[in-house]
Amino acid sequence: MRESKQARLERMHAEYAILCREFPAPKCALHFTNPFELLVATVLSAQTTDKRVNSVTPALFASYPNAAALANARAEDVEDIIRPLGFFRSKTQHLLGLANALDRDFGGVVPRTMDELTGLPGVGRKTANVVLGNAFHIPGFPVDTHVMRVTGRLRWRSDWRIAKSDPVKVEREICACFPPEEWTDLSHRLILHGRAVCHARTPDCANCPLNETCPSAG
DNA sequence: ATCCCGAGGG
DNA sequence: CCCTCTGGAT
Repeated sequence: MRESKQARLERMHAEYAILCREFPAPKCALHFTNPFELLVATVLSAQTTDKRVNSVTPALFASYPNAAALANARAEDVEDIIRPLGFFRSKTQHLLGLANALDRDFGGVVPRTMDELTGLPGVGRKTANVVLGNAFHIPGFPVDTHVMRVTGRLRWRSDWRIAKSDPVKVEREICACFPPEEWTDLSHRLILHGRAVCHARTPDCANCPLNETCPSAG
């Protein structure tokens, strides 16, 4: 029998409450409050860990504290700094293009709208929502691979394969069920949960705090 | 071997 | 709807 809409809503809120207990104080691992720094750090965080990003940002921002400085950087120099992150060539391209566009189109000031942000090189919806939420306190729901997988298992029970799902649909569905001031926080907790427990290949359902209600728990 | 708090491009 | 980009940790 199909779960009613009301029941599902209550379950989702209960699950959120459990995640809040599981991760008592999730703050953005990239702790930057400066929008430029947060944007750059978030772009760098693709396919890496926050720890590694945090290990290169001091040197990066010491040399290039703002968009104008980064726009005029030599690609080689930037590559040398961010090399340990992997994908350093494409990331450097993104960073330089990003800094140029920021400098040229926005006077070096990070814009505050989804359309403007995603128009920047290397910035997609996920990155834009992280920046909007954490730097500007404009509610957004960042959807990455973890969020796709966890919400897929929790809500749709569909095979969580990312390619077949629609991140914007996930974004809309979740946003419809939670108040805006919880979006950023919920996304972050889902990501942490995805990394810690709800793994892609072998989810640790036995030790999952949501295994009582998760329709995919096995 | 496998995975990592994605985005651009074919 | 794929694929690629990349080094480092585990």
